[in-house]
Amino acid sequence: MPMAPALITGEFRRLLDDRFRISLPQELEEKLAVESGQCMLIKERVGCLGLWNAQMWQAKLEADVELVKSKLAAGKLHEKIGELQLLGRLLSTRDASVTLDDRRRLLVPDGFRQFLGVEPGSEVMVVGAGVSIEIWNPRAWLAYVRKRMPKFRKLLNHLSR
Amino acid sequence: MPMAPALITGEFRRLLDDRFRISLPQELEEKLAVESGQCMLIKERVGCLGLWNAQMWQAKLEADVELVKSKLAAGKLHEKIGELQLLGRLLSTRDASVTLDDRRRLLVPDGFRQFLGVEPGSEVMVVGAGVSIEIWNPRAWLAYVRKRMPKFRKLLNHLSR
DNA sequence: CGAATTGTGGGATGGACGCCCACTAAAAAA
DNA sequence: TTTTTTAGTGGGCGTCCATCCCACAATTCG
Repeated sequence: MPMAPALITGEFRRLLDDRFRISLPQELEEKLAVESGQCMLIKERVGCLGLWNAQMWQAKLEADVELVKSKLAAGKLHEKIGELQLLGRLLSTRDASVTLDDRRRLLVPDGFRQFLGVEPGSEVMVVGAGVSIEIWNPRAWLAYVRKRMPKFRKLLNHLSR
Repeated sequence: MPMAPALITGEFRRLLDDRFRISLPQELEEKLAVESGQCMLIKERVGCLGLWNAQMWQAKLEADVELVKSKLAAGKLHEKIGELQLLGRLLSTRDASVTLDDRRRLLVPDGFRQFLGVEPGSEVMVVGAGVSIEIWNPRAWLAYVRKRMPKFRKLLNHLSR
């Protein structure tokens, strides 16, 4: 029987140190299954960064690109050249390969700091997102939970249907 | 053979100590049937936490994940991953895996303290909720009972019909 | 070339938590 | 009633780890 990888969950409060580092909870980090600390950092949405297992991110990315290609082949993107350009640009700044140090600390790279919208010395939330780890601006996290939690039951029912 | 679990009932007054621990009544705790003290703590509603048998919850969740994985294999990749992420985020802030100590004490984790809305040294109510144990803010419990008790007779009739 | 900035590593410290024992009050037994 | 047992609560101690702080290297800038 195929082993399902553990669902990554958990909510932790962390401090961004003066060097823009975040020490990840080992409970979450070990579930990413990254040997050598190599992973992918993604701009998920304003106020939220995603940290992925490199292989898994690659797979997801290829699936996305494959979809775009198939649509292209079907001629559905002819009037959307501009959007394709935009997609290309976004892909360029969207992710960065990062390495965790021996204490499971993540150094948030330059462009990602403003995107997260936090100052050195302030708090962030570290949250398990099923298949990835996410770093949240606390205010964005609060707003997100408020908005999405009401639909939790529905989502669970939907997925277990 | 599957044993019908005993209905968990009972109402107890307990102290939240200065380390945010609550000692559970053994009468309730033993009905959860947790060896090794592993269980799942849930934010049920503001002022109320639920404590569940971990295996029960795990089994349901694993089934969900397994189902999602099979759907993934069938091709609908990205939007399902998106839903999986969403589910993971909501689970992260809603649930926490906890371990009872040798005296059947529950350590209330950080995010759950504010949600319960009680100070260290104050009282909480520990209530059997049929299949789970609930920790209540006393004021929330009082308000809940006031509101729901009038319908008790009707509910009993309905369930025993 | 020197100074400031930034990435990287690691020692030191304090706080949180798990483990375990002590005290007390209440219940049960004698 | 007195004695014994049991359960709730408090807290000491050791460990782990998040954070603070410093050292050093690499890079950039004046």
